[in-house]
Amino acid sequence: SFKHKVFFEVAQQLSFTKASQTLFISQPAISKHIRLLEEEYKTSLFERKGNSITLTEEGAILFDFIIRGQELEKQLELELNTFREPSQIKGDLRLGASTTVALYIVPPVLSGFRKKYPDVKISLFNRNSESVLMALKSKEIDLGIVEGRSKIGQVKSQHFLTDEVVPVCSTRSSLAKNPRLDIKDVSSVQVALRERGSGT
DNA sequence: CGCCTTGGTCTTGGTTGGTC
DNA sequence: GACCAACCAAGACCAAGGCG
Repeated sequence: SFKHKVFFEVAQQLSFTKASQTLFISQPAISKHIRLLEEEYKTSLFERKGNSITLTEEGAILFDFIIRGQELEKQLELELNTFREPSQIKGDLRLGASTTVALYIVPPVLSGFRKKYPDVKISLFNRNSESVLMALKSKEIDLGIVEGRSKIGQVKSQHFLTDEVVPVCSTRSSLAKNPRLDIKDVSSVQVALRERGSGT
């Protein structure tokens, strides 16, 4: 129900006021919905301490059940989609992509995908490989495209395509004279790398 | 007789203004 | 920043009446 939607928003933001702003209703309306829910379940859902609020144990349980409910709803949508033509398929796809992938791989893939599935809403989460994997684990995204092999469990992965990483250096560098370099030759010099967590 | 239409009531989801 | 009181509007529900 809408009351649950309000509760979910407040629990996420941990603020009545912020929830009222994201839901585009007034703050008293938020209070009212939460109070009605608390009366309905005969328990308090938030701990009000002065200026801030926290979830009570009961509130945390409700929050968890709402998330499970949302997952069920999503499964239902998926299940029903198997009966539909691609052009009729509806849903949300939250796609994560690492920096390089988002820049070079995703655009043509997405444009083809949108042609085939016009009613699927796509949101793109764009961070480095490690953050994308974390987002996948915490279910912020449904699918991630990253570089390298994932070392994290609980994630199913599949080879998508092969890319090549090429080191470059100044022509004045001593390395430039050597036609065949070993990884050991590089370890002794200063190298510009991507940040920690980058697949590259 | 079965099928609308109508009018009243209840519920739900809102608001404003003021208080703690 | 949260809550309360008073009030408003839309929609659901339901009983009663009109009509082919």
